Amino acid sequence: MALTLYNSLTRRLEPFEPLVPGRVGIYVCGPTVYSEPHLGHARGPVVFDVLRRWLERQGFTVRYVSNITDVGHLTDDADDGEDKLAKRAKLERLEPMEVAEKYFWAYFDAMEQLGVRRPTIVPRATGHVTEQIALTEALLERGLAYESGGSVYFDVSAWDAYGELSGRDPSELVEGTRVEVRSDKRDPRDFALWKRADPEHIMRWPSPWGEGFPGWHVECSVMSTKYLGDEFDIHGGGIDLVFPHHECELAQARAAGKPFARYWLHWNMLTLGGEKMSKSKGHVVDLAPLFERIDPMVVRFHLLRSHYRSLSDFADEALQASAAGLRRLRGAYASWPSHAGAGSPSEAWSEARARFAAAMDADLNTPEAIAVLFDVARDANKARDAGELGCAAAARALFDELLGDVLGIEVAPATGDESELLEGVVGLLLEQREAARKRRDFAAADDLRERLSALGVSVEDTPDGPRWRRLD
RNA sequence: GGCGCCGUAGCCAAGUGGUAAGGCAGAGGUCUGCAAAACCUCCAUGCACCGGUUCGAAUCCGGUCGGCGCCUCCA
Repeated sequence: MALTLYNSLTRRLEPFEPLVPGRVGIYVCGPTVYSEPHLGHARGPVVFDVLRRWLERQGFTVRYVSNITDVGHLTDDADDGEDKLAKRAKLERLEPMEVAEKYFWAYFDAMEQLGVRRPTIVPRATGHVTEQIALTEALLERGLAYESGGSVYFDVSAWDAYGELSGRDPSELVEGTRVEVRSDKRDPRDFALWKRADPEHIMRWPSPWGEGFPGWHVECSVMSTKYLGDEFDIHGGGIDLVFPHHECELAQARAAGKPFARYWLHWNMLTLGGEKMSKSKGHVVDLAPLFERIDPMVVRFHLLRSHYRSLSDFADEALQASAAGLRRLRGAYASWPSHAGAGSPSEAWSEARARFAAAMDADLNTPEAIAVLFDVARDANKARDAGELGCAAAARALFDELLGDVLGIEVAPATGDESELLEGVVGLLLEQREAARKRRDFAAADDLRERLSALGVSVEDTPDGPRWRRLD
């Protein structure tokens, strides 16, 4: 049983073997922190959080590095357009670093609600300008970059492997590239390693080529190798970053003599009504307002109910279906005894455990893994009804492990924070209702149940007496 | 124009050669005072369409139609 991952670089499924036995280095491209975190930001972190948990469970020590881009790169192509951070700063009347800081925390707050564990290292681009300059110098020394008008560009024509990741033919890239209005580039395919700062540009650093700021792609080449080594295991990112971002990262790093990432993993986009969520189309769902009406754990669950390399649709109907499904899993879990009692057969769910593992090992097939959990829920409910409490208790432990620890879904929703007052009042009403039922005054009993329901409290009668919960 | 992906039940969504997972919704049933929950049964002779390869194809090949992505910032 071994983990197999789809490697974008080779376009094949490959058995995963870390460079150093027992250790795994992962680098994931994080967001540019210049605006509110949205749904699109959630998929990668959730998927990689699960990958990390799965690897750690196999006994690997994982160093998980995910950066934050806090240098504003250009809204347009490399030689024109505005700095996104600076633009936002102007709009909000803030220092660019205040903008970065504000959205940095907004992003991590949202990730925390999604149950995404903090990366082991969160490097920021602005903290690694020295290293970015060093890489640029190394490329100049090797003759694979050139200075022009205070900026430094990577010379794509000098690097034959360019295009290896995205499968593009460099010679055909020229035609597709837009005509540069005013550019210091020798070739439109070339990309900036260092940009000269115009006088009004706020974020700027001194360099051998004058004041400027680093190009977008350099930061990732530098920060990944700084913390994970010149060669490391896994590099992840959204599929929309394959070209040009990752292509350029790879070219730069290898051109500088670093073997770089061995496995490239790319998650697919999210859609809304079949269309990619896109900022430019005003077609995004911000996380903060979404979490007001949907449990973040439902969002996480829904994300994991589709394979990370497939498109995932977030139409409300689909999200509600996930909510109902998770409610069922949680309800089942809550109904199982937490103590084994008369010995719980530890091998009770060994087949389910094996199926779950096989699904996870198959390029992180979380939808299939979740399907196994639904099967377990049904079988364990049956065991519970048959009085096989040890078996049901074992299922509870299994859920703690697989749904909770591996998939990172809180199995028991936060119910412990009901106020004593609410507990007391509902309890009192239920006593009245029980009394009514005893004297067979069902009209009164039903009235109480209906009115509680209208207030958001559902009541269910069980052999052990009434059970209530808040409706969501 | 170049490169690439996708089209599986009302909806979401696995499955990449061996005879269609799972979830939601829906129908019937058991249980219940009635419900709810739970459980049982049913719900795609067919995986956009047309050809081909094969003993066998949702899965491979060719074509057609439809949707989408990247090639510019994007997760």
